[in-house]
Amino acid sequence: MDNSLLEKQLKAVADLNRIKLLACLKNSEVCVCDFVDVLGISQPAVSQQLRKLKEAGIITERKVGTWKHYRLVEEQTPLMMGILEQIEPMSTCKCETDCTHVVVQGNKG
Amino acid sequence: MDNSLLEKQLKAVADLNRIKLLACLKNSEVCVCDFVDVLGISQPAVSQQLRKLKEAGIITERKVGTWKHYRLVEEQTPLMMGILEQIEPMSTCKCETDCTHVVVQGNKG
DNA sequence: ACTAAACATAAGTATTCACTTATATTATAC
DNA sequence: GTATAATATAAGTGAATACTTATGTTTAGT
Repeated sequence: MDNSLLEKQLKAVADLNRIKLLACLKNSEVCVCDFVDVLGISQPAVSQQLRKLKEAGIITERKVGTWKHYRLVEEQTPLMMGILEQIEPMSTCKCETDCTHVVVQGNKG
Repeated sequence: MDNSLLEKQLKAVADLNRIKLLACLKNSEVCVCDFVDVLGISQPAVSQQLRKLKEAGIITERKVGTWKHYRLVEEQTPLMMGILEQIEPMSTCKCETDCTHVVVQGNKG
């Protein structure tokens, strides 16, 4: 892995709010509205953070009506696999209970 | 590993110049003057970057006369071990040839 | 078509960050 | 003790960053 690419991915995760996003995503798909609650920042702020993770190739999205579900991409780089392993999962994200829409599991290809 | 501690270490390595420092340090001990050459930034800038890595517990130092040799700490966190593995080593750092002082190997205990 | 909800984008702002130059510290050489 | 060399610290500056509020876009419901 090129060191510049490495920097890009490291920058993407070197932020506590984005680490929390990933901590939530370790469990399941989560939608934007949940993150607003968990992080205590505004909805646009969440959207911007999610975009950064997406641009780094770490997460991907799926549209469900007016909602947008985010999840980890299946194919992570070795770097990201190692980092994700070290992130403590957060169960505070509860897409199932807060939103009225159902989380579809089985995004494994 | 606590997510705040995780953030601290990730922030410490999420910078191309500091990645290059680590890339050099994968090979051997390196002194400040070498880094100035390799990074093409001023000596104070190098010192400041090295301090960040030191404060994150990633590198340590050793005084040799007026020089200061930096090296990776032996006990890295699992996180850092994974990251260091992904950093491409740089042979551009040549403490042995540029400086007039000898690199002492065997910092393993 | 109109309204409301969920999210994205735009614009503005305060903070953080990484450099610079200038100066202080520490150790060697004379 | 004085000068020089290697490094650290201090102070200042421009760029990047992460939030805010305001507005645009898309979809669902009526």
